[in-house]
Amino acid sequence: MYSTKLSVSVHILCLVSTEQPLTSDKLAASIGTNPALVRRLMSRLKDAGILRTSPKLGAVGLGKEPDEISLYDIFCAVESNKTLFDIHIGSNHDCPVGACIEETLEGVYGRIYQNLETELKKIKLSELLSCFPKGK
Amino acid sequence: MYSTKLSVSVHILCLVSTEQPLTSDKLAASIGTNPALVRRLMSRLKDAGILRTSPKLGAVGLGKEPDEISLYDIFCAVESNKTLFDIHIGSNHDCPVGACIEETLEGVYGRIYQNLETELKKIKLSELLSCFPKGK
DNA sequence: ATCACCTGTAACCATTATAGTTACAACTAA
DNA sequence: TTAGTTGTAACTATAATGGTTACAGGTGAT
Repeated sequence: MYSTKLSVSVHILCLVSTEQPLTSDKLAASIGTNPALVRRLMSRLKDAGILRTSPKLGAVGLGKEPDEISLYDIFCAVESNKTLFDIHIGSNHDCPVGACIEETLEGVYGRIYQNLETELKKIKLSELLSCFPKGK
Repeated sequence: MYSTKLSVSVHILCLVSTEQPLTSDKLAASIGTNPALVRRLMSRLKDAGILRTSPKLGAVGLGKEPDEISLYDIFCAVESNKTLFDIHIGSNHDCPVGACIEETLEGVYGRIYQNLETELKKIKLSELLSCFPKGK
């Protein structure tokens, strides 16, 4: 299972799209976490061009239009691990199965991940914003 | 990211389909892990009807035909956590976004998980077996 | 130009999950 | 009957997540 980074990031971006500027303190209060964690994610989102931030003001707006930001963009910005299923290492290569299991699984998992990627790209921040009052 | 449980389970099932009986010791040697871990997975797979085991002999065969066993079956048998993305708890419900973020994300994540489920069901053990020599 | 304020980031701790290890009761094929 | 294996519990080590504190550096406002 992936961490809450994607969920918290979505929360940040939804809030920012309804009100600016927002400091990490205010964001953390709505999210129910601590400001440092929020700033870590803000920093990643800023690097990805999804969020605009400023010292002294905080988050001052989105970096793109909400229909130009997909869950995949957010996921890539904040989640370091891009693998879906972990593969065990140390298989015995003298065994027919052990010799090929790794590349076999990589192939299959790769297809599954591609599919996940496609699904994440389909979902835009704008779709999520429509679930809240005052949605932009 | 999900654990190696699925990968190791696939490894077990591929080996068992090419040779029986196989003890947890022999399986562990090919996989590169320890026998107790293998037995834990064997036990889950047995409960799911995917693997047949016996005291004194070990794994004595698959519980179904390889084209009747999907990655989803294996995944469900051994992976306890069926969630893909974790959702943060403790959002402030006095905030418009905080009040709805959880159910909004659950809805979206649910759709993505359904898709993953469908993909996993498409891939059968028989497909993986064809990657190895002596594939049944 | 100054300054109050926030970001960005590092360091550290607590908690949880995974995986490794040891041990042993229960069962079964021979 | 018995030797050998499963099934499972208990414990440890390790890694990742999330929480917390601290502070250097930058910036908008006056």
